[in-house]
Amino acid sequence: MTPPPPVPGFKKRIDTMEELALAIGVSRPTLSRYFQDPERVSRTSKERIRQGLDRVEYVPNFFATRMNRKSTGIIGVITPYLNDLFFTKLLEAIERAAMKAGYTVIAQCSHSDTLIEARAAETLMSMNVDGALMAPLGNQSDMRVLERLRSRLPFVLVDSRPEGLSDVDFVGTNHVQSTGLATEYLCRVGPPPVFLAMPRVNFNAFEREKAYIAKMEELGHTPRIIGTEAMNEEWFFESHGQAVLDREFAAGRLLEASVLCANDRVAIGALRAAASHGLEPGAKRNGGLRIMGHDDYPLCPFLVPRLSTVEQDVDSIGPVAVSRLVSSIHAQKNHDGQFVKLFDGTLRLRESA
Amino acid sequence: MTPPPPVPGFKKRIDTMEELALAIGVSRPTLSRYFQDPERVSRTSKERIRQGLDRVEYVPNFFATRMNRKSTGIIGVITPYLNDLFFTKLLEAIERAAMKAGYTVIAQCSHSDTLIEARAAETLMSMNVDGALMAPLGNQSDMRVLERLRSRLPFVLVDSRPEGLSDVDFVGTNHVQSTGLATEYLCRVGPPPVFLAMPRVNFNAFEREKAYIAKMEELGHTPRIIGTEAMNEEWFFESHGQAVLDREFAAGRLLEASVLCANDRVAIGALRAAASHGLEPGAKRNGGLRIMGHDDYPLCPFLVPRLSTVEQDVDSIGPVAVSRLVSSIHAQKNHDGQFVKLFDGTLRLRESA
DNA sequence: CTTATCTGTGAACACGTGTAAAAGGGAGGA
DNA sequence: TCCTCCCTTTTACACGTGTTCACAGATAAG
Repeated sequence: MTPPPPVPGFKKRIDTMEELALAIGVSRPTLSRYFQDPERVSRTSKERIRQGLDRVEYVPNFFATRMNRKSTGIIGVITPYLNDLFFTKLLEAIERAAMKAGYTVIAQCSHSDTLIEARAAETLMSMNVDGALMAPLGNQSDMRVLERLRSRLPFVLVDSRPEGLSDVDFVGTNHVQSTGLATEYLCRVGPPPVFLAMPRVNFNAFEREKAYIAKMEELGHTPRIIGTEAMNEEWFFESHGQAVLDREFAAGRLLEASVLCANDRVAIGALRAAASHGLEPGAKRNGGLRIMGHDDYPLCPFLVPRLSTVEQDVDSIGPVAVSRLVSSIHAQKNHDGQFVKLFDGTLRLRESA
Repeated sequence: MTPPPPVPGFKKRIDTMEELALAIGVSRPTLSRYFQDPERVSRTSKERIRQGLDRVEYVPNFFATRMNRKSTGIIGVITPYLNDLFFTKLLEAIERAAMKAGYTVIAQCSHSDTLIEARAAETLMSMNVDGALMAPLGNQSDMRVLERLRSRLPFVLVDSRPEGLSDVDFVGTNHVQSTGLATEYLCRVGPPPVFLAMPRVNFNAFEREKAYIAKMEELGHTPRIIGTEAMNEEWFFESHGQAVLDREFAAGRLLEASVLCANDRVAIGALRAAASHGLEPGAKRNGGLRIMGHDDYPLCPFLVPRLSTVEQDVDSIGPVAVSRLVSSIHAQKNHDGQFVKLFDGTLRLRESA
């Protein structure tokens, strides 16, 4: 039997490096070196391999390659939630930075479920990732899982930080500063703001509340927080904000107040409630309803009215977290001290306040 | 030297199954069987292993386990973009369905970059995933990459489907129906709608345009499409919608028109433009500006005004795609025919139209 | 009590690649 | 011509777990 004629565009599929070595005419270890760094083989071999790879289809086995390397070149990332543009923005920044640093990213999502978060951590550990980044669920998170990650591999927390955990690297926003900034601004341009809390899904919720209270007292005002009762502890931020303000407005309260929302998604609900009651936040320069958010959600500039907010510096938080993680990886032995970097927020003033 | 006393909560770390076997007192293959399915070992061994695992910390090596199994139990998912709640919703539905089916999901994001998409495909193939789901970038996608995936493993396209590719399974929305539905509705309640196109990043953009034209002609109206000129081919949908309508309104055009937007994000920009010109879409029942979207973006009910739209049945698309993929995986040999499932859209009427 | 049957076990091999150490090969100098 | 040195390639072993198959032990049937 004659072999079938070579079909243009159809390459012979080769499954193992061994076969490939046979087909090309170099030894397998030479191929192995070539795939890790083409410069590690001689000029002639390099050319020969390159031509050979043009004629066949071969994909190295990810598992086999990573199993024996001292370093897998993988960074694991655990995110609490997908349906939130803040986290997707953060994840994107992280992935870009990690790619630039030469790492493969394995992203896992907790889907706001403690067990899934724990399983994700387990998966990352079983993959021998070089390091892990994690934005935790919050008080729902199993602290033993975090502790386990921390003790096993280079580990950096992002966005939100549990209190009980000691000695964990953390990169996030300085909520005292950011929330303080917003509070101060609102005090300057109108009546002292009310704080519309968010479901207490993570520690940022508490931190922002505390920061608001501190700044208010510093300025000699009495803080007032709404939206804490009957909280569902779920991630339905918009409907939460809407429901709370709906109640207030319907009772004729807060019609001319300044409302500082714990985050932009809560604020979107707040804007909605205002519109439903015929109110135009921020429209009147002197007095009148003001609504402000926190995070600078990508949609803020397109809302009606445009939402004033405090921007979290996600484009710094992601890369810096990655950079710390990478240096932690290279340090081999556990890093000396705890690394904590808090980025300031920036006022984004638009129409709503 | 005496061994250190056992610290409560501190478990001895064991790295390989071999050591674990030694520590527990059963053979390694028995452990291997236990981890795959505890029922495959005798009752006595099961109990012994369970107690042993309580005393030590052991995580099986992901790579080693997957390398030798005939099936890796992994489903790969490639998504074009993260900062879009439509895709995150789809991804979440897919992950949930895959988890329920007992698969591990490895999600990769193209970050709207052809090369990254190709690399993601390469990664999935090198991991010997049992199957792959992909929402392609669109006309930017490298068709050879898709073709390669299709010929190598069970493969199902989701959301958007290239034309050139034959015989690929696909699960998505019936845009002829969904866009037709919106067009028809708008024709019924007001003047025949103008179609505000979206940047032509994928094939749905064309499909919806064509569907709009077809329905308009069927109803005896002349179609009119705006927003096609000077398209940046990028994913800045909101600013695109805003810019296009800004121009129109500023020139005094379309002030009382019905505008069907190619998707909700474009519509959000359109709503913003309307507000900037003092227009209230959908407010007047008889005549007046109407704006409608497509997809049912999670924020639609909270926008001002609440955005009327057509819902894509993401909660069916994701699971059905997974289910087809899984049956494809079990079928071993390539499936007989091409599987195409298109879900109808549902009208979500709110305030804007 | 013997024999047939079944069930769970473990020794041995397999998977596809990384890597250290040994072997090879060519150039340059004596 | 021979030797040495340096760079490249190859040989051989390692990685951690899946899987096969012969075997021992238990159980049931006669």
